[in-house]
Amino acid sequence: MKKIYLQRAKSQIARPTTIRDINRQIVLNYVRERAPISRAEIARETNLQRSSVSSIVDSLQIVGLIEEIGSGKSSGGRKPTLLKLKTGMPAALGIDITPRKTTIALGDLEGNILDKEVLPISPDLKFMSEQILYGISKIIGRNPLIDSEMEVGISIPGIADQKTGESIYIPYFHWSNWNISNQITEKFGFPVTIDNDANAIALAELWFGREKTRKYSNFITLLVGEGIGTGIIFDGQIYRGSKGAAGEFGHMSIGSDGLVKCSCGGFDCWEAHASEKATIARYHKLLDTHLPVMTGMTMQQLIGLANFGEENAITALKEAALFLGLGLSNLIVGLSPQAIIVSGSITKAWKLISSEIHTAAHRGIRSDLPKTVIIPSSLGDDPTLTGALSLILARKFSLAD
Amino acid sequence: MKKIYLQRAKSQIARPTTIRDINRQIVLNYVRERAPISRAEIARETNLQRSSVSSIVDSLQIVGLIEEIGSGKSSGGRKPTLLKLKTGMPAALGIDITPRKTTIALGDLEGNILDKEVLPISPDLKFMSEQILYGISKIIGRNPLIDSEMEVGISIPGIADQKTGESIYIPYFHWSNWNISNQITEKFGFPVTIDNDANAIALAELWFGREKTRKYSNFITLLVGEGIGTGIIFDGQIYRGSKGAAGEFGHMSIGSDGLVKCSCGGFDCWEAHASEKATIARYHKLLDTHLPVMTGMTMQQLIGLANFGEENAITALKEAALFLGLGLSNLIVGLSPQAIIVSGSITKAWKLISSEIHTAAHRGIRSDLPKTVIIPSSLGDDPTLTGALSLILARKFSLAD
DNA sequence: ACTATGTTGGTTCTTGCAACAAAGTGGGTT
DNA sequence: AACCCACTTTGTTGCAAGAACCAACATAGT
Repeated sequence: MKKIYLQRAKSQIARPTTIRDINRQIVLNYVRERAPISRAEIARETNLQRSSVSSIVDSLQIVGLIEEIGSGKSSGGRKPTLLKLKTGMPAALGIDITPRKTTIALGDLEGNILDKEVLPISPDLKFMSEQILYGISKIIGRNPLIDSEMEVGISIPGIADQKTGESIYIPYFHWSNWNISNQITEKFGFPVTIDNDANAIALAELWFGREKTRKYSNFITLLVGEGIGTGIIFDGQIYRGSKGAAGEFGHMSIGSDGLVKCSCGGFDCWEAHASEKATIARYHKLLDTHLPVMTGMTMQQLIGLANFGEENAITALKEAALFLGLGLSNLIVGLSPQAIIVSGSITKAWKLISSEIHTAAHRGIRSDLPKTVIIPSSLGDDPTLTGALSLILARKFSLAD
Repeated sequence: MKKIYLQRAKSQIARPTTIRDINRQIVLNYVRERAPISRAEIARETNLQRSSVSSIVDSLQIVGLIEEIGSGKSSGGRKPTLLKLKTGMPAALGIDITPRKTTIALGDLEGNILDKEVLPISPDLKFMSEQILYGISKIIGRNPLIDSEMEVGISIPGIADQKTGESIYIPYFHWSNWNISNQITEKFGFPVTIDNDANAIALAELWFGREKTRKYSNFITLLVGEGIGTGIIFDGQIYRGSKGAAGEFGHMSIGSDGLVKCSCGGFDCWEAHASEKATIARYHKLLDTHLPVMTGMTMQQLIGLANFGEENAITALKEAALFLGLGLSNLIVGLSPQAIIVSGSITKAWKLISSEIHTAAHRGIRSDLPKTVIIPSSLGDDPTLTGALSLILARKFSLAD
């Protein structure tokens, strides 16, 4: 059995309608995860009465969250009416800001992309804001079904303040205190939820990841990019810590001197050992010093070389993988998650690094303890875009704020 | 606003009585935290109707959880009837197993100790089991008010399996697979909850710690003893991770070679740098090598020396404190708790080590982030005993699990 | 004839609401 | 100083409303 209610003083009280709120979410999630499914089966599995399920299903149909899709096969009686999530309708706007590009996408309840605008990145913050606002209006123009109920989720590669909606700091661009959320709300009236990319990915994995992942209630997402970010899911909920500052395990000290200076200034952070920047530095260090250093090398290029068999590139990746694993081992002993899900370009070299990561990650972990699964993300090429949408969509399936 | 309900599929559904269950806990916690308090004030603060509060209060009085204690002062109208937790009645049995002694205590709802048996420790497991069973029967004999509803909480300095009730491994004694819980349940019929000492302390701090601590919903307890254990409170609930294996941050790698071999065999664990064992090893290393090594030295003795001004002892403690802080800094960047609460003998040298811990713990943490408070426990001499009781008492105030 | 699905109508639980009884305070008047 | 009366605050009572439960029934199959 799972924990259901968190209760300490000063919590919200339960009203007569609270019962319905709770059961409605439960039914909605059954439809989501088990579609196509009939009212009767939901009743059987939840122990709700068939009549209660019917009543709840009616209300969900009215608000357009689910729909009937004909009948299923009889098992010796009346044929069941099958239900599924209503797809193809605009349900959320996601804005995914990365060091390479900015993507604005319109998604439906299942996270499918209905429409999309890709914008180039400029270091000019004001220009970026204008571009984003213009991109949104283009999408609105093309999709008349978008109404005033629409909400926007923003994923940024940096620190966000969920309460004010401000993007506090984005290291890659050195952007500080960018208040894009307010600009969107002012122009379009849509509420905005902003969060950092690792958290967004965690939510995306929880709600839209591979089937097995969605069943985990405790896992950690690891995003390896310029820096290292982690997203933490505890008891099926994202954990943000005090003031939303949790997940910055990238600045965890794992000893010995790192190869590059971490964005926080230190040399002993996990980031300094295992981020993309550190991996590229490892490669340069390995190269014959007579060769000219290749400036502006990207992780994609490095992985490309490694996949073609370039020894130095392979070694650099494997070294970084060992440190990735070492950091993960700390998370595993301390938090004992069911899984760790890795995102970032590095997953494209998964075959090369998988065994190094696993070996290092399970360093010194008692063998009788449950082994934590370490797998690459299944979210495809734009995990942070799905993440941005998830910031909004997750709330539709969950009561927890 | 706080998160209240965790909701994902397969959760327990809400029944008509669920509403009462939730509100009853809320009212109970108001009485607990704000006693003496009147029905009317609870109604005002929770936004429940006075009639609903009255009805709930009646039911809480019937089961003996709260009681009336006369009237308060009028503020221009009828005098309020004041309520408080019913104390002085047996509410839980706690068994606290430490490397030094075993304590069995009978506690009331407020965690006050009503009766107590202290047993010496023997490495003979069978003898220990018999002693504990005998100790319980002595307490039962002296307290006729103990009925069949009684429950037992056990705190152990090792790994526990909450589901089977088994003490899987206690490093200090090398005890494996000790099934004390079953023996208690078989002999007395009481349900038993077992957990490791750091988790027990975390619960104790959450429910019976200083007022400020009880208001935190995200904090970490650190127990420095033979090893290092951590207890994690997220969103006002204890986090146990997959199979209850969370909190073993003692085996987190913090680099450079430790002074002693950790119980897991490694030399780079946090434990190997900062546990009591490591601290004593530091002291021996500092001593003039011509002096005979003092075998069997305890942490109490070391702290005693330090408090009397012995330079080597002070240095050893300060060195250990730096490593304690370094490990804490990893928890702080990654989990951003509101507070870290330290238990163990080392707190008796708090004045000596406080600044070292703080400096190291806030290494490289961005100054604009909320500072995590690091404080010694306020639970007194037997924090793990309160912890053992809390394993049972916490459930009476919380619906979760 | 039997079975599974979905709906309908009445019962129960609990909260919300409004009126009321209980038990005060305090000001003005005698 | 004693008294009366208006006003407040607390706690209780009776009734309406929301939602789940239960049982019976219609529906649509094997």
